Amino acid sequence: MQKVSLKFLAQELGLAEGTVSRALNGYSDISEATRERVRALAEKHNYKANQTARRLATGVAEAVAYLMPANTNALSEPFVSQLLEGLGQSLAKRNWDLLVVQASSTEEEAETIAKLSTSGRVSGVVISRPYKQDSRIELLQKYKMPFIVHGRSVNHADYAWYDVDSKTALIEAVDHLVMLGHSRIGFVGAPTYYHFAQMRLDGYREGILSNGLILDEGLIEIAELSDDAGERAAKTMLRADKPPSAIICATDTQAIGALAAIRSQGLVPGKDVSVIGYDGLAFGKHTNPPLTTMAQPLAHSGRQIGDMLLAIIDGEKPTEFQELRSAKLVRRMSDGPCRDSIESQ
Amino acid sequence: MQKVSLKFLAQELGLAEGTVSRALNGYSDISEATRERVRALAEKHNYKANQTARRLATGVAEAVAYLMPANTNALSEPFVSQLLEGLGQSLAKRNWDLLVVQASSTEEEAETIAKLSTSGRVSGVVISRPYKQDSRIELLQKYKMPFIVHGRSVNHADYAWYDVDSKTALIEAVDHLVMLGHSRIGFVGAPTYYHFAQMRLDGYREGILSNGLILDEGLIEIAELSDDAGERAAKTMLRADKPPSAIICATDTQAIGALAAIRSQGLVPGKDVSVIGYDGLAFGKHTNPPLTTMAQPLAHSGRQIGDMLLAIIDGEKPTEFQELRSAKLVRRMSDGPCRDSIESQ
DNA sequence: CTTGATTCCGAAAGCGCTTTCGGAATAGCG
DNA sequence: CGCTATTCCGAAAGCGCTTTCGGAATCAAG
Repeated sequence: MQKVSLKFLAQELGLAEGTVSRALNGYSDISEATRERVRALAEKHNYKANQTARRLATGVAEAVAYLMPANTNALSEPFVSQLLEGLGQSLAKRNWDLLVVQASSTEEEAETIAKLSTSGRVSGVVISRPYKQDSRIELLQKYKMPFIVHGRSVNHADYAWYDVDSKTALIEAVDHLVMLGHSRIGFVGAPTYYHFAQMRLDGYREGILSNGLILDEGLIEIAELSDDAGERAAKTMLRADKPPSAIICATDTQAIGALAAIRSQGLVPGKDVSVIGYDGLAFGKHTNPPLTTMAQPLAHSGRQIGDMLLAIIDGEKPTEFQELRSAKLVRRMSDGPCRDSIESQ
Repeated sequence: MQKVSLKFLAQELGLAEGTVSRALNGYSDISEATRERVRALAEKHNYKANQTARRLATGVAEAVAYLMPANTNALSEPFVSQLLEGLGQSLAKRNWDLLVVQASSTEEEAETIAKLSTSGRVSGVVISRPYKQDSRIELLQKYKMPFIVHGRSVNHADYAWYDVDSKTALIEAVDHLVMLGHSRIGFVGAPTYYHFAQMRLDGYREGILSNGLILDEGLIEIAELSDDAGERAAKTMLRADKPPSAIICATDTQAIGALAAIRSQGLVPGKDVSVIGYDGLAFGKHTNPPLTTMAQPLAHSGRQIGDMLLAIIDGEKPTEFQELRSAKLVRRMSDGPCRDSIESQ
């Protein structure tokens, strides 16, 4: 399988293995002449250093792992591929490997992290969607494994993260709806063990309050991260005595469900009831109606995160890499002026 | 970083390194007593063998790579994550790694494959969306690297693949539309350097012919794999002298675009013009209207492919692993009886 | 020419693990 | 009780690469 080795090249050239290695790796104690000779032969035989041996010798894994979120669902997965793509691009610059690992439960995740850390196969890790208290983060810290969190946990002072300011984004969403005349604004949230879910809920509440609206806890429903769950949540909200005229959802996936819920009540989303999602997923353009959403800057986040991780592995302080981006309102067709306020005039 | 090594355990136990290694790896020439002693200490210190060293010593990479499709687009990416998830599950059984690698051009892809093969960091590869003539396949064969193709190329006799019978699926789609009374059925295809695209086009033609319809090449548009491209293609088709009453698209992504095109003409998809997509993507449930589609059995394909690859790496003949699945028509709301045929009665 | 500084390369020691081989200790057998 | 067959473990040789160290050869300077 592995035919052309350093030894082979060395014999062929009448040089020592170490010399060939140094020539190829740009050491300065090799004459330009022999360096060229070595390069030529290596090129000719299409020599590529055996990564495994190189890693063992240098002690650096030259690989990082992405921990796939456990209960991922088909609709929100574009974000995984996007992230992977960016990460890969970043790592490719050094010719490092990108591993994807998954774990279906919290215990498995702990086990996985332990294995990754002690088996020395990666030099860094990135995790997504942290919980408010995230044991993965603690583990990673304990093992002194460089890592980046895509998101944040409650105590995010002493590690590196890349996050979007969900709280502010939700305030903006509320503001926008208020500007459109809405005063009864519902919120379909996500399970609050996710930190992002808590942030979005907080933002919702703050937005309501800062606009002088009354905070009706009956207008808040917590649902799982699926379209069906979003639909159920929106439905119960809509069936209440005083239903909302607008609903903000913690994720686009849930928002799509909400759209369906509204239609199933014989109402028109965007007309009778406004909906604003969160994520900016591409297929939001094609829902019925197209979904207005708080869009995250997904585009280059993967690359960004990769670069951050590399820097930390190189020894820079993790706390220097805490990047907070902001979401932008992307208006499509699911938001509109409040019907009730028009009628009541 | 890597604190507890085999050497450490050996010293601690008063045994030789080799003995400890054999004890841990289940060699039969170790007494049950010492095996237990070793296991206990390893457990206590949370020992995990250094993967890199193990790989170097055994000569097996214990990893496989997934080659990400180059020009992937945001909408169709759920399929990447799905595949990755299944692959990961399959590999996890052996504690192998899953690498994802990408290349943006054909040359880069060749380079990547060469590097993967000669640097010995993976024992197998899976590639997606092959072209009719796919140089990646030839390269992989040349390097004797075990691989699975997710899809097929034209000459698919002598390697392992996992594919869905697109041709038959398209015939079924045509049959279905004919049954609904349609006789002018358009086809938005994909670039035919993709083998799947050619198959779907062939299936379309065969379906048209076998139903005794006239094959109007003006009803065929080839478009890129994006929603926008699908929309443009559908639009030009709709603006023709005798527009189709139904459109089949080679991918769901394009079909979504077609839906938009139809609406933009003031027509109602599913009523005025039927649309059938291909893929069975989850978000098809939420388009306007929900998309009828030929659904691929994506669910466990990743795991299936992983198992196949593992078997081949174990030495089984690649040609024994050629699996052809079939797609199923999933009716949602974008197909319906032909309006024209009703009017003309 | 001698001497000290450079330039360039060979030799060798690992990296942490696996695996083969041989031999000491024990067991089984007549 | 002697002899062969087992059982169990230590020793050592790698896997293919990197990297340090020292020394031969070349150079410049006195």
